[in-house]
Amino acid sequence: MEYNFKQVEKKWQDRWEETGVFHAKNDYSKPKYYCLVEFPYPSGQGLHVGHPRSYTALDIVARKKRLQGYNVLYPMGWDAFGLPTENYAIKNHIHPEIVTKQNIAHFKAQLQALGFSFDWSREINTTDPDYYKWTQWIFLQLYKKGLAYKKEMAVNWCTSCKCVLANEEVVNGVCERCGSEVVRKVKSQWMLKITEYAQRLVDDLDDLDFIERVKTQQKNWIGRSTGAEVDFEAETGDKITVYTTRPDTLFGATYMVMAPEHALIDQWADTITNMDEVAAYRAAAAHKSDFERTEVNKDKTGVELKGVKAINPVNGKKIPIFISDYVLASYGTGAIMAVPAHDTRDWEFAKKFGIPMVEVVKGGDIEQEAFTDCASGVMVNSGFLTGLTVDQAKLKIIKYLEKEGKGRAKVNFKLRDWVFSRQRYWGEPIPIVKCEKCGYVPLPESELPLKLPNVESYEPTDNGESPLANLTDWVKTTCPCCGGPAERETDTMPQWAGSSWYFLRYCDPHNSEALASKEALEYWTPVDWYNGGMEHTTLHLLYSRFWHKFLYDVGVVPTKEPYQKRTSHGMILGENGEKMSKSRGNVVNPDDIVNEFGADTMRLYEMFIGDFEKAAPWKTSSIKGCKRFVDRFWNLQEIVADGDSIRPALESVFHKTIKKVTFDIDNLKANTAIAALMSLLNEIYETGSISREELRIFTILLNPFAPHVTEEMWEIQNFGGAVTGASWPTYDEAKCKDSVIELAVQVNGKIRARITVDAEISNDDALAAAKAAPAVAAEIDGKTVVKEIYVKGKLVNIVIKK
RNA sequence: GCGCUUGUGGCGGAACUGGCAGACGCGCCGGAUUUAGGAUCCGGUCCGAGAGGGUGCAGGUUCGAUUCCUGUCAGGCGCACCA
Repeated sequence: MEYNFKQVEKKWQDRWEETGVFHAKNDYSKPKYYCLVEFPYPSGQGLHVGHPRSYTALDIVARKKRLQGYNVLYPMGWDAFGLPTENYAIKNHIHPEIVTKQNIAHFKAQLQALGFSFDWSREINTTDPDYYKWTQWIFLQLYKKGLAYKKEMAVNWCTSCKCVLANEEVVNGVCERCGSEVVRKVKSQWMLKITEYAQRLVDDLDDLDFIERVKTQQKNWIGRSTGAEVDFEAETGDKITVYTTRPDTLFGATYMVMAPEHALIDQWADTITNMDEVAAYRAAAAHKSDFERTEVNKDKTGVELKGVKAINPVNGKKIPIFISDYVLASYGTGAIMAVPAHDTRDWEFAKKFGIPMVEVVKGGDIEQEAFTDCASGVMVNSGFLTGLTVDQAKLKIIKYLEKEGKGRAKVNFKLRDWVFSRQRYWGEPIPIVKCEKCGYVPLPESELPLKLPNVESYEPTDNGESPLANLTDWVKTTCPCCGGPAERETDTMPQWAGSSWYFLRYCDPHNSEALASKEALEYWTPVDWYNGGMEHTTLHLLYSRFWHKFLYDVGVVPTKEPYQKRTSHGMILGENGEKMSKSRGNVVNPDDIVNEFGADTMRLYEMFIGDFEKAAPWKTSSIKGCKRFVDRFWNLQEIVADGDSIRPALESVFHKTIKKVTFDIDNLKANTAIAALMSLLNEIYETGSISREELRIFTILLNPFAPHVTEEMWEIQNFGGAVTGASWPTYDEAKCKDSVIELAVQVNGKIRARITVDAEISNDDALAAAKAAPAVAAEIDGKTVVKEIYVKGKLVNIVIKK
């Protein structure tokens, strides 16, 4: 009997939709489980084969948890604001809202064809005013707490598109889309103070069940470093504060370097004797794009500030001051003390400019290269620090500086505040007005949502303003504070805004009074398991943790962290092992696979393709193995025999398989779970029949992976109700064990025999049986046995002297 | 340069805390069925005739190493003058 997957899959997808069987219940007395996958950006290209990898993995978890009796929330929605839609709208003069609607319909149909058990009654869409009302509301709370502020910032400006680009859209110094030159333009931008949360964003990772590489990548991105600030005095009497992680090397500071943008330089304009040269260098640095600045990084450049020297606070020595673009204005204090003997960059610079070096940590050869090792080495030429280790010296010098008032311990972060403005149409309007009298005034919450107005053209304006800036009627408004004339903010929020809190909305998606009710949040949060791509580790994941912590601080959410567990899937590559892309011509369309092989087979293949966390190349020819598995499962009907128990011969393998599948699903190892089910199926076929109870259990075990064929099987076999209402089978640890086992017998580590023994055999009996095996006996005959090892249930190793 | 990560048959990949390397699947070979092909079913498949040799390479620890340690090579990802 051939399995008609097309008919069966459609039948069950329709039935799931009708019965709402996967809707999360609002019964807060049951144990809950919240599974989350990153909601997609509904692009015009439709679903990619990469999407179902993540969705299937957590669909399996969600389905299993339901069978285990949990109230499961497994929702889906649309992260629908964003550039590609806007660009499509510009090109084709179609409203982005319409494009978005079409794309969502297409995506949703594709997802439903794969049989995911999403709770579609909780579907959300970031571009829906009922949704972004709350995105705007959160922004207002941030503003009220002083965490949103405006700042003059250099932004990326594409000369051809005449628009502002996000950093991610600038590739190798040119526009990602058109390849034209990108220049810097100074604009006033909304910023969010994520730096205020830097410390907590690092510390709180400790209590989370995130995979290690996600934690390290977040930590590296936040870039916490501990050191000290040291105050140098200039001959002018001004204080120059520097940040250093190596205060122990202070006696080796032979010059200072300031960022070209440093404010003191202007103050010293009359004192500096070579101001022309200095000004020229500063102008050149200002013109360089970030790209150029990092490209030139091989060769250090700089100019000495002649006429001003600084005084080293520990030894009173006068040292020269340089400006150089290898010192960044945006990190630390924008100035450093340079210790060429013990810092690679300072060493290069000093070599080039002929500045003397002073070795203050012994252990390297500073003529050859800077000695930067902290772990070994003893302080020399360092006054009261001489003779100490580096660590001791760090503590002592900080104590000294603090006592003298010349410095202090200091922690710094690489993390910068979040640039929150986009000069774009297709995003959430920022709910702020600018009043000449009152300054920036937040809209009253009663006026939310501030809806996106219709515009004629979505194209950004020539001067880099958002398309909204052309809508005079919309821009001109009255000040909520004084009632006088005011102007609306015309920038919109970045795409990261809507996705920073979406998982909260799923808890209570139709609430018009709050972003979600307190009860719903208490019950559902935190997300128990969140899976997504590594590409979102540093932006989305960090941003949403930041917003969540803020919402916690203002009493909106009950948990400090949004996600308890975070895992990450590897990419699915093209058949040639390269990243799938249109231009490489190696894109696989999931629709084609579903049409040809069916959704169950597609799901199985996506899981069976390899280690979930690693990248894996797609191979269409391998799919048939999964198709055969589905068909062979279906054909079990032909050999089903009466019997309401597991036959004794299969008891141990059944219990082992239940154990393995249960364990593997929880550990993201669907690939080996499927392999175990395939093995079990092979064993069943070897016996020539299957009992009804065996088929019932097999059907439940396979259900999370292949939901359609198992539903149909359940119904045909009349197992009662639907398989989605069944209970996940349990295993008996005692029955997982075999009564007789095969031991490998080694002599000096080489296998010489295999013996079959009772599983509970004693140590001595095992060794005796091993030595009695003919091949072993022959080899050890007349030799001295040095050692005998029995590893329970596995092997025996006899070590003899040669 | 720094951080993370990977390296196992023709291919995708298995192997729990050091204990029988290659599970499961693809492909391939042989057979059955078929007018033929496809599909299906059965058997075989790391290399080597064999002793033996095999987890990128070279060492080390161990009775025993894909697993631990040292060095080295190659690929992938991320960050990139962060003082």
